[in-house]
Amino acid sequence: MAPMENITYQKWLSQFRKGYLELCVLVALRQRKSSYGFELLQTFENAGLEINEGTLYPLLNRMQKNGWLTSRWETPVDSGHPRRFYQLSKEGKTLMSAMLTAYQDHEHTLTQLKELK
Amino acid sequence: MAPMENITYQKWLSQFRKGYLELCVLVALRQRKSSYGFELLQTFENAGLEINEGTLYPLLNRMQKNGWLTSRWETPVDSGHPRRFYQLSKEGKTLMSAMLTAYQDHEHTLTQLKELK
DNA sequence: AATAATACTTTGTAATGCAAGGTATTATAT
DNA sequence: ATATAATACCTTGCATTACAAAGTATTATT
Repeated sequence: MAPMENITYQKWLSQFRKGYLELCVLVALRQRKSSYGFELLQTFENAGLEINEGTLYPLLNRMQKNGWLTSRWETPVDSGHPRRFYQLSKEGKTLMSAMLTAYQDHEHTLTQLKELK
Repeated sequence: MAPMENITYQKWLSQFRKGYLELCVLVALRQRKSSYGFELLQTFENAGLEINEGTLYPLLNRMQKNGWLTSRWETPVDSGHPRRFYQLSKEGKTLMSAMLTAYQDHEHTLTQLKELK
């Protein structure tokens, strides 16, 4: 059985991404200062994370609605399709720190479990 | 703002546990060979992971239904409340390996994102 | 003129963590 | 002897999110 082709594994993977994707967006925006959906999709893909458009765009909207991000429309200098650029808000930065801590806690828990006797 | 008290953070944390809890159960059962719900709750708590009863018991049922676990009822030797003991199935072991790989992939992706320029 | 690429949006479905409440048995304290 | 706590498991309903699929609009390429 090749796990990657297993439906049950794919479903689990979808669930496993919940919450994780928000953290990825926050970290990417911390590094980039500012970015937009399409660029983030490519950034994630380069980092080994392929996610669906229909996942990212609603995610960005939710995160803004929650006050973690701010956004503004911007048209490329020469011409080109307008882009919605997102930035971290103060709350977004605070939350990102908490999330990174939670991430480390999870790592720590898993390590503990692996060492169970 | 203390993140732990923030509702928006708590909600995120619930989402973040999705998928992760399955991996924890699989790893704990790999180490323990055999265990039951109530004991797993304590094991997780000792490992720094507090989860709700109403989360774990349905989770164990689902995992068995999916064929990842097998179970049998057992009553303590002296007397005591009967317990449903769970064990990893062959499929469960295979899937656990795939999940651990996915976990590492996520770690790797996050590291990449943290190093973005 | 047609196609591809860029860029974002919307809708419906499946899945899961959690709170809250419930059942039953055994052990402990009064 | 009685009440309480601890052990052990189960069920229901809710809120949330990843995804597939389909859609809109603009710009670039063939």
